[in-house]
Amino acid sequence: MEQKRTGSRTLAGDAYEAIRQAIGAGDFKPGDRLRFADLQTLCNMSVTPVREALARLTAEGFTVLDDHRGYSVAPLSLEELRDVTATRQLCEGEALRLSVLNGDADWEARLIAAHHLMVRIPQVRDDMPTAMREDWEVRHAAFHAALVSACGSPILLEICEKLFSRADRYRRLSVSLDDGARDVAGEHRRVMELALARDAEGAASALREHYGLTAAALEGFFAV
Amino acid sequence: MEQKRTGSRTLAGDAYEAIRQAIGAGDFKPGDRLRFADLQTLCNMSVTPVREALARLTAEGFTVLDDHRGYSVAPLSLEELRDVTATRQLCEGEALRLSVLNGDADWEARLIAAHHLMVRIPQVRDDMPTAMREDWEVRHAAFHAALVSACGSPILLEICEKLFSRADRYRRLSVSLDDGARDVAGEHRRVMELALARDAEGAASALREHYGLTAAALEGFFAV
DNA sequence: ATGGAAAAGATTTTCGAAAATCGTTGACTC
DNA sequence: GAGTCAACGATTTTCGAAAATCTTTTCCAT
Repeated sequence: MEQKRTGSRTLAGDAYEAIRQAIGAGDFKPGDRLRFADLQTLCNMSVTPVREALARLTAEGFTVLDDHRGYSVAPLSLEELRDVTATRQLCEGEALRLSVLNGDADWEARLIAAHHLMVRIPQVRDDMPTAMREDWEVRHAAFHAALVSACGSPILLEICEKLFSRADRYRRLSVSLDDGARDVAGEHRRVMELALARDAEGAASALREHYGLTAAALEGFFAV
Repeated sequence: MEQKRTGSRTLAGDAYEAIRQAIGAGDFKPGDRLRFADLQTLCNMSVTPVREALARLTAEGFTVLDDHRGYSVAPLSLEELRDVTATRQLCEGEALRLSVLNGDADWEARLIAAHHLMVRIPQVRDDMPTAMREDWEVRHAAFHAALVSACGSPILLEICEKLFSRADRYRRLSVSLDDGARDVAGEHRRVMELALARDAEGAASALREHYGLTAAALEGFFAV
């Protein structure tokens, strides 16, 4: 089984990327079991790197492990959505507050640049080409990362990163839901402007509200 | 290589416990490389479960992975101590606040019980038998876990747990340091009493102060 | 001596198969 | 018919060795 590296330096890293993307793309649905046989076929490699990839994904909350019954995609639930949102409001809110207090001109530049890249893609819609939508997701994540990047606490940053991707699973469920009623771009802009104006509390509040609105928009999905 | 299960249901679980304990006991010092050959001898098993154990430990910050150079014990530093402390004050402070607001009589009982078990062991000293000191560590962890256990947010709880064990590595460095000048038992009691009196803000403040004092006492170790 | 390339050694990473475990099916008893 | 238990099939978990990669040593040319 001759093997080529794609992005990372180990097969386990490639497997991590591949499986994570497959989950994000909906190839595996929440609750689905992840059989090693399938994943080995998907990734075209042996069991060992797949196992390591699943260990990492489990640490980040994408998958869950049941001893001797293997891994499965972490289920989504209304409870967890609310929990993730509340914890995000706490952690990312504080991280943004610290960023505004500590951030230098370099941080401002990073933030403006990330925002610009994000708004260059006009509008997120279901009928967009998948590649472009995926591109927006990446830039959206980069914008949120830039916001908190100057908080000065690597540990808090790591927590924020994990919470973001955990919440992202919910948001990706509904690309079409958030049209019309909400002005997501405006919310983003407002957070950035408050941050650049060095209004730490205001920016943190706006960010928390932004997350609250996002969660509220998603709750409809679970009312079914 | 005939193998027996000790505590968990898989060898990987046993390896996780064994390696974590070996790090806690100081058999491996911060920065030390963790060679698979050594760990396989220590755990008496093949490479696969050891690898999975290290993946979990890395996710929790006990070890770090350098591609193709293997795992090593995560280094300790003054910066990380301060970072962990600040993040803990944020997360555990809020978790305790929520616990006080949400906790029922069952939570009160758990808290009182955990505290009682902890104070039954008179005083933590260097000349104590290792088993008893280890016992106190376990009960100390259980007390802190009980404090936040009613916060209602599984995700926040998980974060608190990880932060606690991450900070615990620093505290274990200095069992002898905290004698005389500080009244650790008093600090614990005060936090509990404020929590039971349903003073959410007061309890959270006392807990944050408790962590601040602990960190301050430890800073001396890195001044060398 | 110094610098760099090539070989040797040490270690991680990966493989493919064997062993262990779990859930299910079907036979047997009460 | 309900309940228990053994045997089977599916799947995870683990093994021991091979392959890949990094580090160190050695050797040669400058």
